Amino acid sequence: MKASERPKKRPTQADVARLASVSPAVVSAVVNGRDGSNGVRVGDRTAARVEEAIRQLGYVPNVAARSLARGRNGIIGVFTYEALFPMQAMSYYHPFLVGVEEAVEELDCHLLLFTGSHTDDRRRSIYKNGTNSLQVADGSVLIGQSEDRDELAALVRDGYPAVFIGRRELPGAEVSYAAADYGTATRQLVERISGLGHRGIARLRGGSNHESILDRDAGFAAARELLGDRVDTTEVFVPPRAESIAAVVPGLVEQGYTCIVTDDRERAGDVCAAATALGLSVPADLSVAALSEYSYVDNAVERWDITTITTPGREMGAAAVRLLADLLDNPADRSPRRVVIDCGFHAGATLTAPQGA
Amino acid sequence: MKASERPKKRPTQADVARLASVSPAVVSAVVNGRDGSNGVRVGDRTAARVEEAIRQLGYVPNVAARSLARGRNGIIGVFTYEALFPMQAMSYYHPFLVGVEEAVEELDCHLLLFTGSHTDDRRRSIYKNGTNSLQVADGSVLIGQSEDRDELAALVRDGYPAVFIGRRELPGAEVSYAAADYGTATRQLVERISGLGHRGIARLRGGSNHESILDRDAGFAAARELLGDRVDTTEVFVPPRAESIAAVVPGLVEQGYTCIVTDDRERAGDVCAAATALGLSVPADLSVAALSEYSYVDNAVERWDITTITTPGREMGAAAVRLLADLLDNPADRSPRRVVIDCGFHAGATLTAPQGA
DNA sequence: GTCAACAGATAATGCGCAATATCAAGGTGG
DNA sequence: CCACCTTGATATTGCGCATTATCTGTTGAC
Repeated sequence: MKASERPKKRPTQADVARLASVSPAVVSAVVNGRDGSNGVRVGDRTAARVEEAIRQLGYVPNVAARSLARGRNGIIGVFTYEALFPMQAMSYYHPFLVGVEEAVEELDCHLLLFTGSHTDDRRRSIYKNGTNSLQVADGSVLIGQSEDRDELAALVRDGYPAVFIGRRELPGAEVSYAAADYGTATRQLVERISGLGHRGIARLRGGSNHESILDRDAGFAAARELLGDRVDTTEVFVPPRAESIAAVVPGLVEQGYTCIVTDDRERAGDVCAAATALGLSVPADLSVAALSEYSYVDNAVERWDITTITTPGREMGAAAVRLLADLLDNPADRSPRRVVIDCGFHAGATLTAPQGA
Repeated sequence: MKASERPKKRPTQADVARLASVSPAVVSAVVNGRDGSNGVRVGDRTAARVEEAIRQLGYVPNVAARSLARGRNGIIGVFTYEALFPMQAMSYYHPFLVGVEEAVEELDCHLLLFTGSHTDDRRRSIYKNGTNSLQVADGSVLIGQSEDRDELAALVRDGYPAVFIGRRELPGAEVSYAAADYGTATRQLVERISGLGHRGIARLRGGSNHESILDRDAGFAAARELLGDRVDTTEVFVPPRAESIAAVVPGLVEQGYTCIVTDDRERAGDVCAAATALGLSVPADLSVAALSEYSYVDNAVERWDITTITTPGREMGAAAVRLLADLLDNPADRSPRRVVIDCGFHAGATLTAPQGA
């Protein structure tokens, strides 16, 4: 780079040192709190002189140099496989981001979004050109749905400080995460349904094997165990499409199931629609509840005020950042950090006691 | 840091060089495409050997070191004075962010959100402890409403590469920005209203002196000039509160104004409400249009489908980033970069021809 | 056969900072 | 009055990389 191209080099510690007539080490000490924790001690008078010089020059530490020298730079990353801000994605990511921003702000760190981490075919990827592009940040929070599990496993195995939002189990890697307690929430929901007097509860389950669904499986199983044969519970595997759902609802109703539980709010809406089509009214004739508030097509489902478990998104985001901070502050402890947070509940208007009760 | 704490040092170029029995410079050349653009040339055989060594060691470049050596770090910042992910979803910022993310992704850069830039009293500020905290990024896009103009002026004067979203005029500083052409949009809207047959058009103007409002002033003035005395146009200064607006609407109607134009959608809603209260129907008896789609209380206004100018938010965000990129790539050219983008128009349902026409 | 040109590599420097080792005084106790 | 500690500072090194200058052997031209 020619001198003419270099418009104005940012001032460095050396510049400050020169102006204040001290050694660079003193400047460094002043910048990073001169508590003498490092070998260098600085008197009050000199410190003041240095600070004045800093102010005068507008000196600001160079992050790259700093992180090279001490290995941290005060930047926390957020990685998602999809673009963060578009409308559809925003609705999903938003609650998490609120929590993440909140916690990161508290840590006095900055937040880095890995928009540049895509391979040549425009797909986002952690390993860009074979290099871990997340390295820019001290550590990262990982959010996402459509993910590349191999990449994630490699990331964690490499020892990169990462915390997932949502439970993840990866082969050969001890993952840290902030998850929602869908298991307990599911069990409690089923118990609540049973407590209302329902004696036939059917769960429609999609084909996903995501951890969050497995958690609900476990919760449902726990509820069945608890309720024993006092309540007839069943699980039906149904593709997550309106037609498929409409196809199974009549049979379930006929068999005496008075409450149908679905994986998410959208499917619950499908059930409501199917029930309505049968001339049944919800919740008078059939109760409906969802195990997730998430809905892909946002407003289509709004006319039903579905009873549903809610995800503590903000809390999860904040918790993930705090776990990450712990991970960074105590690198000696290599154990995964995990937090499981209670879900919320939206009472809604699709669950009541069954007609007979 | 004790050896026990250092979990696993990552392999460096030096390690690779040793394993492949070459000099570090060769490794560097191989890693960054050995097109000989730098002085170092590497033969095919050695290159293959080096690549094998890289693979074997799982070498990954250290970003900090790299950006220290090259002087840029591929990070573009976004600074806002308020939290970016506020609880009330889909904030003011959202459309801009969509565009910013899009353009940044195209540049292959990362996006940094300055969450850590707050002073001790928790207010966000560019100059934290008197030093420009934006320096972390190569350059930044600035979005915001409640801003500290002195800070902004200082920032630009310091030569920090920054691009505003929205027009800004700062004392003593040549500001780069990506703005919306509210002036033209306003003129065209008034012409359209006149074209529909309205002969009395009143504009309710709040007290703001923000550039975006001044642009609308200019547009309205241009329209008045154009229309001459064929149309009775007037401007009424009214505090942006529902009561104040309700107080002036009856008089305007009585004076024969058949269309009322407001600064934003929310105020337009207030006008609609006031008109309805008078027993008038919108738009049959009174047309209403807004010069900005923005609305503070989001859903309260939704029952009126207000005719309004729309802000090309996504385009502005993307344009701002591209201007910034130009600023960074051509630091020699110190002139401000500016782009003005056409507004959109939402036809809505509150504007028709006046009854008499 | 001599010199130039070039391919293919190495050596060395610096980016900006933190940390470590080192050093000069002034103060205290014996 | 000398050994010793404390305070307040400096000199130096190295983090991992890109880059520049430098060096060596091999061709090719004349």
